[in-house]
Amino acid sequence: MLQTNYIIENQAEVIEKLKIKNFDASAIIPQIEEKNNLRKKLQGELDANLAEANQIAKSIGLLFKEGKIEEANEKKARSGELKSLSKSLAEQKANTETELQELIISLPNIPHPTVKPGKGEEENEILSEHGTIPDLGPNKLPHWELTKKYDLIDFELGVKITGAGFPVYKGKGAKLQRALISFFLDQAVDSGYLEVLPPLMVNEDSAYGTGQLPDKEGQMYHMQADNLYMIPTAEVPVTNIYRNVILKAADFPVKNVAYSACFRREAGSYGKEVRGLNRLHQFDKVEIVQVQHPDKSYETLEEMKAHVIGLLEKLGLPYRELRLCGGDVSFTSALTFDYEVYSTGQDRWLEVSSVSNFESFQANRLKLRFKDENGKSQFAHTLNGSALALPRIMAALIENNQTENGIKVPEVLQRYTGFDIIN
RNA sequence: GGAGAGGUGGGUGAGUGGCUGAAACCGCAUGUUUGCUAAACAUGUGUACGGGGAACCGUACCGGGGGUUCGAAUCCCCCUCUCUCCGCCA
Repeated sequence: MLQTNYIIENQAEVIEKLKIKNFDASAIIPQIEEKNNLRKKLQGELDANLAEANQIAKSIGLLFKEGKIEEANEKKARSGELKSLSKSLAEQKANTETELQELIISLPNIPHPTVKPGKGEEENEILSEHGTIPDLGPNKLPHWELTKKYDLIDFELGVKITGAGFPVYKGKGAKLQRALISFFLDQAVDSGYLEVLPPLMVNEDSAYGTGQLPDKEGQMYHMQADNLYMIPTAEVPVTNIYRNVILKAADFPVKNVAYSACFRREAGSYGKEVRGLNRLHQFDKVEIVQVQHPDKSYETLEEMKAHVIGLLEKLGLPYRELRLCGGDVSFTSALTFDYEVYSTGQDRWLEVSSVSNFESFQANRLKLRFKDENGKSQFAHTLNGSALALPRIMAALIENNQTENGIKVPEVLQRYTGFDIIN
């Protein structure tokens, strides 16, 4: 969430910038100022009340000690008044704070100046394209045919065991999956990331901390008996490592990489979007997360982009880089770059990574701070990116590398798979 | 799942109703001394909100929430987490 003082001091600017995200804040922001003023006023009154009550209590103590029982009893009356007054003030203050909080969390993050307006996906800017799309001739197959042909992934079996969107990887398919995970983790560790293996379920506080709650509640699987949520991405548990943490400036940059299974309900998805590996309820992903000093977070964003590009290059996949437009940048992000690989069997681009700078938007919710040079605590910046999401990489790899004799395994993966062809 | 014990500041740990935002020790920071390091000594060392140009002042916070009381870290209730024993178990 945005910082209250910033919103109030820069009202016109905030309204203007949020328009790029197609968000009209013109009605909300004056309300925020109003509620905030009310909050301050109530707190002032409450504090004065409590201060008086504290003083009275102290003097009563002294009077008792001196044996002046009557005087003490007289003072108790005033104390009682103050108490009921404080109670009502405290209630009003709590209500006001809740209302203020609701208003503030309804505002999305302010987009970076380079983010262009746009309605949605179709208006994202394609910044560059790399690699060559292989010409596979007329007999090329989409990955769902290939996985069947070579018995790599059994979608129907997953349906039997769990339901649609929970595939079963088998044999060389399972091995290739594991190879990709290891490859991605090793690459990140080589780039200075600390590997973490986080819990796959999180509590309510964590889901709130990264912004899944309250807005995206329907997107997560919820374990009602224990009030836990299956993670939609490792970002949730990993970023929550830093919830309520005050770092030292010397701790920057904090770099974590995590492999995890991810669970998404994907209510409302249908058709070719969900065919095969394109969209699953459970999938694997390697996620990179950084916490950085506000002055350096955009340098870090570049570093993370370069890391993702490095992976795509090493895998030899044709890819393109997009800067998301205002309509497609997520609620919490200031600037996001997407990476798509070309899935030759389907003749379409598939998103495999999304790299974002959240600036202090997540940190504010998380209360993730650091001590600056002056000993003041301020919010850190958080960033994350997929490096990479497995299923679509798997889809593109097996489609693009299909030959008459089988599917060729990229060289960088062979030391992990132990085989160089699937046939 | 059953029984018991316990959650105090960065750490250890005192504190059973007022003088406790909290002893002491450790750590950390700054300063003095010392040729350097170390040691010793001195001072300082939580977070949030509000007020003030600032020094500073007020309020809240001793796992979380509620209650008793003029007054709660301290008493009562609920929740939660940790530890020990038993049960079950990868």
